[in-house]
Amino acid sequence: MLIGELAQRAGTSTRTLRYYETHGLVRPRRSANGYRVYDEAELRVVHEIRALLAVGFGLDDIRPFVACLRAGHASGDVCPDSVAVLRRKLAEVDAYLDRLGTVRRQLHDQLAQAIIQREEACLRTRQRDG
Amino acid sequence: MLIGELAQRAGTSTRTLRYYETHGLVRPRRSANGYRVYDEAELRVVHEIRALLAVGFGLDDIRPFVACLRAGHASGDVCPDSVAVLRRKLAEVDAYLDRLGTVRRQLHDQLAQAIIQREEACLRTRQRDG
DNA sequence: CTAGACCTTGTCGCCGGTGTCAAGGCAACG
DNA sequence: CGTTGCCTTGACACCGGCGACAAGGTCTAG
Repeated sequence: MLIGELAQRAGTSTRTLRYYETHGLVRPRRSANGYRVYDEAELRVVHEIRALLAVGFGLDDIRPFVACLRAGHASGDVCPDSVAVLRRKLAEVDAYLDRLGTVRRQLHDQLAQAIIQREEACLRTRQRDG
Repeated sequence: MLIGELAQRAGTSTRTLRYYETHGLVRPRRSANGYRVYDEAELRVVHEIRALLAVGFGLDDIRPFVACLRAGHASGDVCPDSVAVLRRKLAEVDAYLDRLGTVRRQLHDQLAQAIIQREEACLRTRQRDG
């Protein structure tokens, strides 16, 4: 399988696949003419990469999962390094949820306060003019 | 007040103040020698900018708040444009909280599943090896 | 032989808010 | 007059995951 076919089958671009390769996530062989040649297993790998990216992982975080798949495991999640990353990411997400919740509360209060002030100003105007 | 003093008093850098200026958020006069001259009110403006940035607003979102302060209001929040931005941002945050909650659940499940599989594998190994 | 559809490497651009450095003008003090 | 310390504009660097383009090699069909 050449790079174009893999890209199409994985729903991504050749540029992206080459980018993954420079970051050590995908490892094609080379044919005599220098073309990248991928075997079927790489499709699985690319899907794993895309799924994790979609969840908010960075390429560096993803490396262990790919290694786990390459080691022959049915899921990229089961190896110790993958589990460690999952734990860390979960903690990061929790922390971010906290911050975002705080922000939400502040925005909500700020908005409520602004509206109250607008209403008061409106009332004062009516009292004065009417 | 020159740019260095404002930067120090606002707890930021001159570079940052000039950047805000290029984006229309801060408007110093110029002295005869071309130096930027800020009056006291700009300190307030810069604080508003920083507070909103800290909450996750972009510079473009902040413009209405600054305009509101400049229009003489005690708070940058009370003008219609500001309120509109606050509403939009609140909605954005809510949407992001949703997504992040989904991600959290997925990560949690993925992690739990991985750990289960590891335990099963461990048990099988023990059974086999005695 | 040629057109066209693949492939290769290399490089620049984006987004946003800043750090940082360069090269030069101005002010104040000794 | 020189040093110090402020100011000016301008421009590059960063991060991350690509998009987009250039200049060229390769393979196949007509």
